[in-house]
Amino acid sequence: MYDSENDSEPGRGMERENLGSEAPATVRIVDIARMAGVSTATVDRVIHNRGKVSAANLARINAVLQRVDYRPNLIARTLASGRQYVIAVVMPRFAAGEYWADFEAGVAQAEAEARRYNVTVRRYRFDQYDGASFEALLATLRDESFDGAVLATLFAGRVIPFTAELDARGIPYVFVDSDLPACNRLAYCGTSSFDAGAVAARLLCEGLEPGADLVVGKILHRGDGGSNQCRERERGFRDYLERHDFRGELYDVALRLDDEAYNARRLDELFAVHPSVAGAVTFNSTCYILAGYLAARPARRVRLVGYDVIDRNRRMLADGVVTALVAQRPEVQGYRGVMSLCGWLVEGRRPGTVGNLPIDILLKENISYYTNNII
Amino acid sequence: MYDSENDSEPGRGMERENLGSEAPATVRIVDIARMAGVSTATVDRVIHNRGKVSAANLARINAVLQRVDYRPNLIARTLASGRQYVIAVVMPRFAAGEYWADFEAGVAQAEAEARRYNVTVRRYRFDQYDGASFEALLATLRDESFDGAVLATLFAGRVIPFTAELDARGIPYVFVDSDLPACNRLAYCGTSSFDAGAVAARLLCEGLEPGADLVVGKILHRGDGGSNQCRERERGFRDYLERHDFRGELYDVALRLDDEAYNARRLDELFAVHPSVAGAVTFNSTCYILAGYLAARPARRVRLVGYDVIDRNRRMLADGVVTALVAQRPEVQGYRGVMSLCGWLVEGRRPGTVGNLPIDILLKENISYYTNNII
DNA sequence: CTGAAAGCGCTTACAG
DNA sequence: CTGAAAGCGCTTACAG
Repeated sequence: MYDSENDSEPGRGMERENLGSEAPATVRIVDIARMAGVSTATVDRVIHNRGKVSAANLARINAVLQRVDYRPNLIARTLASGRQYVIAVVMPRFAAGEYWADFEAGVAQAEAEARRYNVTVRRYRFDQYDGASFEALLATLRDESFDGAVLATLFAGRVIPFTAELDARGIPYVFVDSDLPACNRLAYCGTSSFDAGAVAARLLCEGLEPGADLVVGKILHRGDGGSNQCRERERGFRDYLERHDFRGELYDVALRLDDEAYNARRLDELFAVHPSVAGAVTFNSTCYILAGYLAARPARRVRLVGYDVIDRNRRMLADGVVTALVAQRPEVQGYRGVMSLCGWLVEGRRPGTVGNLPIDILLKENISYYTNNII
Repeated sequence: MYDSENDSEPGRGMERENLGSEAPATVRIVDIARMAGVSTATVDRVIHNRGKVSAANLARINAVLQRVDYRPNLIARTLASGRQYVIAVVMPRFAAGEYWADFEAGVAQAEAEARRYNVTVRRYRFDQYDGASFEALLATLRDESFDGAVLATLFAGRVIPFTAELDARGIPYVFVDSDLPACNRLAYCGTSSFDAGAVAARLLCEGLEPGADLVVGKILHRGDGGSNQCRERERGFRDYLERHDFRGELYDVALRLDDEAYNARRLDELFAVHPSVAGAVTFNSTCYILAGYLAARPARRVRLVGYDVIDRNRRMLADGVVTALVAQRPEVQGYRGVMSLCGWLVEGRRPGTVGNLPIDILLKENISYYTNNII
């Protein structure tokens, strides 16, 4: 029944025998078929649980599988199977130099690599400051067909019910930006937003008196209370302050994305009323707004900590206006979000559910090397 | 001559035509062969510059190649060609929990991934504190056959002449740990050691008076002046101090790897003679030695900065004994060192020559997430 | 339920 | 110099 021992194939077969003594010859489907006395098609059915195999053969094949440590050749599998996969990436729209452009770079790299496994990436974009635009996008997604999704979780309240629909459709999804542990996600690729808040607090407070006051710069959202990410960071930030007997005040200031004059007025007011402010923080990537204001008023000594290494922040850090940046490897989030789904779809390889990324700290001294995070 | 237009193949061929209007059908070698009126073998010869092709056919095939943007299917190529590659990784021996164990983890991951491209990894180890052991290893390597090498450059003076031999043998090599720009390396995967020295200086000095004195902990090497990496870091460190009007003194202290009593004596002496010492640094991964000493003497307030997130350092950072660690992603160095060589050998894809990695800063607040650097 | 056969795109002897 | 043919390991209709 097991005739592999004295089975002499021509040519190639002999080589295998010889190799056998040196390197452990890898076992192929034909080898298993021969050992079990069946055809390769039947082995394939068992390996993929496609059913339609007699109990006797199933037992025989499984027995062989048990003792041989079969490792499928994925290269051959991909080449042979014409199966195409589509991954939907649901993310904010962006302009060059903005935070999400870095995320997109990671998605693009993953897209290039996944191509060879017959995986296609499709992007779906929404306005990150407008919950309604996200809702509208979800409506579109209901009519689209795809095999997996990468979801940016900015609008947590709208993401959660949508994932229930995906669950029902049997479509796996991966979160990026911030985690929503209550959902049935295949994985989360991003930092712990809460602890990233604590890191910012530590960096900001390092050089401040315990009684110094702080300002928190914010960009208002339309119809929503800000992104999940920013809320979590602020919680972590405040938590750190409480645990380190901070005794100052925090003043929120609402700024606008592209209205320098407006922002200057608001900040002038604030500093006039509270001259005691010695530190500032923003919980999204727009600390360059505060930095621009402070750069023009060098007399005002304010420590400033923000998030994300986008060009405008990078410059302000290099110039010494920003004290420190906390970063979250957006390009890795994009790359890994797509690739983890790709590995799952193509190879059935389940990624770690929570792949918390490192929380990076950038100072003037190490900022110039902050690149190359993707392997 | 170009008969692809009205060429109607059965089955599969029709599908391609239909796809054509939707997705740009990828062009295969058979397509090119047909367009040029030759066989696939001849196209293959041209694509790989194997010669033995008539001038007329060469011209015809090149003409086709020009206009069709041929992208070889690497999956198929790997499957078809039995070509095996061996990559030699030349690195220090290590015990669990030591710095090079992390490097090894990256090598192992790359090994697992490269397997599918018929690439094998072979390790060659030396004693990182003994130049002679490295020299002996190089002698072994002269008789070994391999297709590419990853070289840890600790003993720069011995690496340099060896790379000349590799150049002569036509074997590509990649540096890790620290760069030697004078060599003809395919790539360098690691941090800028000099600037990593500056980062340590910044972190150490942040909370010190300009007049405070510092101690520099060192482990003596047998027969050599220390690793290239450590020397460069120290240069960068001292350079930073000079540029920031540091006015204290630096005292070297020679410590031993596994002799706590000895180390305590030397440090007791030093602090007795120089009670003004308020900061300490090590340029290799052994700052846990100094940390252990200081942890047992909490009255002595000394800021301590070191390198590399190995377990013992990690604990001392979490406990607040170490102020900050500067890290260099050893696992990424191992992974990328192997994979860049793999990409070059298998796909002819040239990596960026100097892939300087980010210089990471770890504090008590972000240390717990410092993992997951490899994608 | 089962197996022979064709095919994925490329490479490799081999015969001419 | 050239091309027909076999093969890499796996998958997929298809006929039974």
